[in-house]
Amino acid sequence: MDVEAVRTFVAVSDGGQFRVAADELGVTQQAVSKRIAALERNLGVSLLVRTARGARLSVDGQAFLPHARELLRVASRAVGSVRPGRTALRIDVLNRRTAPATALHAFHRLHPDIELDVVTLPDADVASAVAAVLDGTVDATFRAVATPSGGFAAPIRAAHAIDDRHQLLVGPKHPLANAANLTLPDLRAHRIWMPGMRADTEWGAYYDELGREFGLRIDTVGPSFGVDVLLDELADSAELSTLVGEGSRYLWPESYDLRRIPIVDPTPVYPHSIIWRDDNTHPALAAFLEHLRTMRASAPTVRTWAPAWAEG
Amino acid sequence: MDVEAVRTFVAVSDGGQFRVAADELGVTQQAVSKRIAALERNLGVSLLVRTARGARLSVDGQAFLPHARELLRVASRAVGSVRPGRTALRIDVLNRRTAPATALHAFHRLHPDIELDVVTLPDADVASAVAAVLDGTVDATFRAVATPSGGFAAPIRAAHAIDDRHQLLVGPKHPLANAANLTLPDLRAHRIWMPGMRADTEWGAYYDELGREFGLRIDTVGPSFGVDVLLDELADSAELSTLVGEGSRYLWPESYDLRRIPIVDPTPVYPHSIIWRDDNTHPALAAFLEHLRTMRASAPTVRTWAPAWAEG
DNA sequence: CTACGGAGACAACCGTTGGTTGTGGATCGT
DNA sequence: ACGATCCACAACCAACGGTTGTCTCCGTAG
Repeated sequence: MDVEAVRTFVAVSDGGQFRVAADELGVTQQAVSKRIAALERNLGVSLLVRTARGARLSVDGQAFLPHARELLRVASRAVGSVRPGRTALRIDVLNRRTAPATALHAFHRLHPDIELDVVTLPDADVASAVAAVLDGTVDATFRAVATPSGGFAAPIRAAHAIDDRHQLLVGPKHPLANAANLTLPDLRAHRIWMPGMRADTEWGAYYDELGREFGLRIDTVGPSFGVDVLLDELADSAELSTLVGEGSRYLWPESYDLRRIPIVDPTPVYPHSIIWRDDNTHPALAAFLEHLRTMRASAPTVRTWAPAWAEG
Repeated sequence: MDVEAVRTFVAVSDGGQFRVAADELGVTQQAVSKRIAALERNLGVSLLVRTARGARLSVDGQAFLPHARELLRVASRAVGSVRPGRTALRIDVLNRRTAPATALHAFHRLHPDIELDVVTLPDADVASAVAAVLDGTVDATFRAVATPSGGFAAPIRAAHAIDDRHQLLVGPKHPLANAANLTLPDLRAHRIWMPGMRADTEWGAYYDELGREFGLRIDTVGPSFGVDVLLDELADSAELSTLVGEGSRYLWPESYDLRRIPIVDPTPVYPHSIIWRDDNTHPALAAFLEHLRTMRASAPTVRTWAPAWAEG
């Protein structure tokens, strides 16, 4: 099926005549005739009944018309999602399971009319993400933990966006499995496993400092075999636990029976920052930044902890 | 833009390789390569980054992918809306402004997953509508007022579906404009205008009988120039009034300030019937008939009036 | 380091499609 | 009955989309 044929069908339906549809589309009447004939042949039904003064929708045509319009709308959104001349707001996230992705989802549900595309830049470091923001590949990027305070060159701006509250994730056999909530000192006796958080990354530094400050045993070493493996091991272990953000989205089978346990007094938070171009006039970007500010302002005021260098 | 190209893009994205997409689509790898190249050329961006072991989504590809999937879904629905082999439930209504259309809309909102097409058969009489039900052009048809009691041949079934309660529609200058509600005897002093309801139709007979039974002055004569004209005249008149169904949808400018006034003790109702094939196994049809029964059962139990011959 | 396997691109070829112009048949209003 | 209008059909041509055959590139194994 060809989108142009569908567009032609809609044009004929609106105009009531092949002729006017042809004028509107900038082709000859004969071309319109052939397009409609081809579309009808492909679908195996006749969509229009030809009369002496134009064309009228057949019953099948009536049924098809709203779907045809929807198809054109979706097609137009599809091309609008893509450079050059893209119109959809495009935001980069490191990972579709963490709080920024959840915040984008919430924003989308609040403003379903705003076209929004969530992407993940292939090269994960901050420099290339900033380059992508600069050249317009993305409108904004979420970066984790720290932003150089006052650090980016001219048109680039950055701001703290989300403080995602940590929770402890444990399986049903873990000693803390049934705690309603807990404090950081409660965790001293337990092993916290954060595979893949290498010490030379900002995340590694974050967990190093968290562990040092509260005397925790956080294993950031060891290769990560992916989230699924981690969840699988957690489910069966009486010792393993890990930290996850409240706003993160992990799915596991019901049978795993994992529990998320809030941490309080203080609640350690993941600080997520947003980076964008100050001179980007996309109206949806302004709306999204405002949304982030609102969300941040309306967050519950609990005592939180973050490393001094991550404060913005 | 070609839907096949989009389908190919999604196949490559899912399979991770041109080769497997080609196998899945039953074409050669070269054809897939050309399709993708053409799609990228049309869009003006590169969607896939080619690697030694297949293809990965580019940033634009990531943004495009969900729209591509949506496009395929809509396209599939579009072909499913049309015979032969159509899957969407197709219901005929005489008029998109009356209660059956409203009921269909409500049903759609209750079951957004059920594909539903509302059409209007070009030839309005009952016989051709029954023929359309018989040959599968539509799954069901709403017909007004009366159904031959026990009247249709073998596979055709009919049932009372909706009793749409009458309301008086008047402009702000009308003497009854500020009534909270009224009874049929209240209307005796006023002229009720129902243009286009010829006496030889079932509707004409209905209003004849309503007028005779309650001593009303219902003008069913005169040509109808359409609903818009009627509403326009009502808005400005201190005498004209007309009857409309509570479930009907008429739109008018705010400045018209028309009022719908309920009629009680008894409330005259428009009886709408539904006609379908008993051996139509479409699951959505069963759901819709059940919905109609439920709606009817949960309607407020007020005293209603309808001609004896219209009772089911 | 080289050789191999697998993946996608390119070239050449060809049938089909989709566009054009020109023309014909049907229908409605005058 | 005639003219105007509208859509379909025919003929022609360029462009597209498919195929087969071949090439280049890259990761990996030996």
